[in-house]
Amino acid sequence: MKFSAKFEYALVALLYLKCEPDEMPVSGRTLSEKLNLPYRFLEQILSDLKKGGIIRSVRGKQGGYKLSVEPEHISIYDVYQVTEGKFEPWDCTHGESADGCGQSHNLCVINQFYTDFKTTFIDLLKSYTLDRLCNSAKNLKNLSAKVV
Amino acid sequence: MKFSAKFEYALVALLYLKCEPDEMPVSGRTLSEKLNLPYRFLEQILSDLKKGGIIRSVRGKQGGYKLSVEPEHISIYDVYQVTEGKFEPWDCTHGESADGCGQSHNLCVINQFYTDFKTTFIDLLKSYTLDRLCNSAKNLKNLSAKVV
DNA sequence: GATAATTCCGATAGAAACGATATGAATAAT
DNA sequence: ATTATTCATATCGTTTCTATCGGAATTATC
Ligand code: FES
Ligand code: FES
Repeated sequence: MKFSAKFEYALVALLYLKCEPDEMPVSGRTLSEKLNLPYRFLEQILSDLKKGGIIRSVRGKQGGYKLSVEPEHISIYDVYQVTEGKFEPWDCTHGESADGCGQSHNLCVINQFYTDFKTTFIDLLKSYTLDRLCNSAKNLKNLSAKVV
Repeated sequence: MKFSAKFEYALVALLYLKCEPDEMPVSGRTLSEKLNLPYRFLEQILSDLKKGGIIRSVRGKQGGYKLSVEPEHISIYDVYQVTEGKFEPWDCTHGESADGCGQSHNLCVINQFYTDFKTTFIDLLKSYTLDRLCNSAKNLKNLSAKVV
């Protein structure tokens, strides 16, 4: 029960894109160097983010990536889904035989628990947006500025 | 981001124990057969549950396992912790170099997000108890009885 | 048109986690 | 003594995750 590195790298990359001026796209190479992430791996992630419609790309020299949506419309669940797929917290393997827990599948408490949990989990991730994360960042900076 | 089979098996086993009369302990073999779970694997899980203080065991012939606490005091997070360890949703690998996200570690938004998320996640799992799950089970049965 | 920087694509390698099995010792009821 | 059980530990096989590799397609710049 961990978030994958893919997910984390994607978040970090997106935050960087958000902080950059909107005109020039940022290349994968730059992202990789600035954020200290493995280049080829990051490429795959950027590809996923593109397929998911979160960023768009400019090919060829001087190309790179930019956000394709306003950051307030990018939820963390979007990022999750793109990097890790739909959230399915269980496989219910033993349930296929219909009496895994001594109950028929749709009467299974465990099944019900997972379903409940899934909903809450997704809603929670949806409640965070890229924008919200960035604002937290600003607050943190101001805070530390005052302290220092 | 999935619950492990260990966790699921543990839940199923605990629910079975809860449903059994309190006098006779239930053997691992019985649990394995009734619940259709791999015997040796289940043994390991029962061992974990014991170490975690959730069940207690009776050794030797006629031995087995019983709950060691009232089911209303066994939270799903207890079970989670015993089977999967403490919930730590991230490793923050790239943060060790102090400028992973271009920010110092304690100013890192991602870090903050994970911390927030972790708290909510744990509280959510704590809000479910074994007892609550069992009651859901009863409700489901009554419901289906009425329908049928 | 050549060159260099880039996205894009598919394959694969390496490592870690997970699920499960195997062997057998210790314990206790019968 | 026998049998059923918990307990301890090692190991195996599979899958999933992380990362690397080689190269094709695209485009700005010279
Ligand atoms: S049917 Fe899957 S947990 Fe019961
Ligand atoms: S330091 Fe770990 S995500 Fe920023």
